[in-house]
Amino acid sequence: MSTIAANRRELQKAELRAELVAAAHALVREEGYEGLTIRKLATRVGYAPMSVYSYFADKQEILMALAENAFIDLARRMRQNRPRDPLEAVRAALVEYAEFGLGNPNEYRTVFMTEKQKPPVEETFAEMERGNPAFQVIMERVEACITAGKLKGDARAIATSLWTVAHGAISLLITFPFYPFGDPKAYVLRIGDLALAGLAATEVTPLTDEPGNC
Amino acid sequence: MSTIAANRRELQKAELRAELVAAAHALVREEGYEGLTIRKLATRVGYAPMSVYSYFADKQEILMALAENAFIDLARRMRQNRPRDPLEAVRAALVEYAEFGLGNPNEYRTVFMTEKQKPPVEETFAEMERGNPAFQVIMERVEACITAGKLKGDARAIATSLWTVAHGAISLLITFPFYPFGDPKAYVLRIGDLALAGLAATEVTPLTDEPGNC
DNA sequence: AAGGCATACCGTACATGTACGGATAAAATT
DNA sequence: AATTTTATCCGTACATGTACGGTATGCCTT
Repeated sequence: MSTIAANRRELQKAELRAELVAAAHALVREEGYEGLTIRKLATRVGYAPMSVYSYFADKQEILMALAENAFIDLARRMRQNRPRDPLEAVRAALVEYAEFGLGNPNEYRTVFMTEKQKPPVEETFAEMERGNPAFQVIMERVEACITAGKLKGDARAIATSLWTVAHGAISLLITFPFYPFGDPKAYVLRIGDLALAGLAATEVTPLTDEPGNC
Repeated sequence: MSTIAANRRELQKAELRAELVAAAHALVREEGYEGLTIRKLATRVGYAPMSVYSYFADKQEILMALAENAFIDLARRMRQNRPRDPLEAVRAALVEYAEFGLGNPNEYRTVFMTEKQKPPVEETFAEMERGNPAFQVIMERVEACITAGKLKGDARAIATSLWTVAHGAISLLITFPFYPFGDPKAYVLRIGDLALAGLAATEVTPLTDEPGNC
């Protein structure tokens, strides 16, 4: 098999896939998240419904592609707002993260609140970080805090902890919009500060590499 | 309308509803969570598929009924394991909560990780607490900590914070089973202790009653 | 250039949740 | 007792995700 032809093939395929994602994005903007159906999407790009499955394994993969784009935007926005003080930089990242999750509940839900059925270990690991470049930003700022002596311990463990508690707040705010958490953004920040207070008190040990066996 | 007859009516209806829930439970046990379909359920109790909708607004309501039963069990188990030390009692509750969530991901997901479309404010509030009697247990134990002087501030706010961070850990463990969080139970406890460290450091102010406006 | 082959696309079909309207029986009202 | 209202149950139908197998078009090997 000619490698050049194969590459051209794959490029073409990637282009068509991108076109599908763009069409899906347009559909969502025009008709809302539940307005995105395989049939409508196929019609829009002039395909038969089943042809969509040449580019995506299932609908979830389409939603994931949309969400990844949104998260890339988030990471960009996060980097644009970086206070001088290292701790404030972390807090600002959390607030930005919260604003995003609360403002894009559908995307947030598809990335963080829906079942992943992929067994490949590495893939899910990488997929999480690729689908969540915001995590990188948080970790960078945690590292800055460590260098500045404001936090002590393993950067990844600290960032994961912050991500975990922020996610807890955001996902509950999304799931129970009428529960009296108070102002949503303020609640996320309150939980983040709580974690930061706890983190400042101790040297955080690394997480073991052993994956979960639940 | 005769009240007596109406009550008898409602009782009968509740019985049939309970029968449907039991059948649903059996179906799940026999064929797994995705084996529960309206048609199979209807067939099992000798109804036509659409008749199920006389007892449940939609499938989600059936899943919710199943999950509520599971959560009642959880609350019972939590109360059976109560260490003397108030802080240890809180930690034990969190561990039990974690074990439950990781062991019953489907039920956990339907209660805490799926969209609620009910607009009635009070209902969603109450529904959360009814569907989550475990929260009551956590709050009782937090109150004990406050009386014992181990924690300071508003009990509900503290309990909500603990619930939030534990939920963050559990839901991420469910969603990313291959991410290296380490031992799942240990991770939940680590996050819980983190929050407890932060909570011990400050007097926690109550949450405002204003519901979220995201 | 000829033949084999992978790939992209499609038609059909099925399981599922559920909307809609109807029919029948029970209860309430007169 | 007759009539009206209500509740229960159902048949049909539709939109949706997707499994399965087929077809044809371009590429690679020889």
